[in-house]
Amino acid sequence: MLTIGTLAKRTGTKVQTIRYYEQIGLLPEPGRTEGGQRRYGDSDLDRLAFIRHARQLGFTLEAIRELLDLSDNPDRSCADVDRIAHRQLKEVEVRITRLDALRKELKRMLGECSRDTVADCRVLEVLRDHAACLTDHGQGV
Amino acid sequence: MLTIGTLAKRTGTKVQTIRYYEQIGLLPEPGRTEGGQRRYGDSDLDRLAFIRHARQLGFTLEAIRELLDLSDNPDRSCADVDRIAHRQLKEVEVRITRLDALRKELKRMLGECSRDTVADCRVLEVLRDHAACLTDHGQGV
DNA sequence: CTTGAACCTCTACCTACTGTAGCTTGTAAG
DNA sequence: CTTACAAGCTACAGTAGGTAGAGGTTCAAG
Ligand SMILES: [Zn+2]
Ligand SMILES: [Zn+2]
Ligand SMILES: [Zn+2]
Ligand SMILES: [Zn+2]
Repeated sequence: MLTIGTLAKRTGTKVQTIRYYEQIGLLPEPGRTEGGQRRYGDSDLDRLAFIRHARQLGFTLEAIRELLDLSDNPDRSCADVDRIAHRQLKEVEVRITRLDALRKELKRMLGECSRDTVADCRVLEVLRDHAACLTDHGQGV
Repeated sequence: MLTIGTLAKRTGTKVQTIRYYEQIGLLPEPGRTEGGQRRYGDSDLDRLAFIRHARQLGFTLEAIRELLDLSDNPDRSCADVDRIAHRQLKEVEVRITRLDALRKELKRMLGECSRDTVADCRVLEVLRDHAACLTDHGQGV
């Protein structure tokens, strides 16, 4: 039986985060001591490790919830699992594409600045006028 | 004189977002009609366009606040402006590096899956155990 | 003068946590 | 057995950067 602090250390999670996962139903309510403190078993450790690892790979908590549900049906086809992972891959690729456009534009405007006064700063000029941009950075980041 | 709706349309911003920027002090409080409706001038249009463009390039609102302050002192050296832009470039590069590691790992685990049952799904196996990862995806995304 | 789109304020909500205040429990040493 | 204190508990607030809705008012065209 593990205390919440031990579970936190073993999984590299903050104690509050564990309680938060319980609150949103991502971790089951654990047993309690007489005094009301949480006590965890190995299955909780596995589940939390899964969640943290999936988070590190960028999955949202909603996606993780789906993955955990699917993981409970070992006999089913893994098509849904792969679909979720594929969607995640696509999202990552989209973000990379967008960030790469930003990187290019930032590099370019920094390269063009002659490091003189604010009045002549090329960086500010570009920020003032998207027409001075070569990149098409649609919405958000 | 522009209404908030017109200003929103001209800059591709939501009306609520404009009021939000005012609330956090990023846009000055505009004049009002007798009835209390906001009316904007061209300087507001320029300032908001600047903010939105900088946001599209990934600058935080705090960075934008600094840039706007600097922009008000045309005679000063632009070193600070360039430092902010440079910091932004670095952050973008870090994020790209991290996302690229995620992309590789997601691609790899999807490539290794034999698309059979959930019990054998390689994607889930990797998620369960970071040792099965080739990538070192430290903290967060 | 009437209608209705656009405006107003205020509040709550989103993700994925993190931090704080004020109190209680568990455990090890003396 | 008592005491000290780390670690636990709940509840609430806050982060970035907005977005959505309720319920009420104003502006401008017809
Ligand atoms: Zn410059
Ligand atoms: Zn641009
Ligand atoms: Zn699979
Ligand atoms: Zn891993």
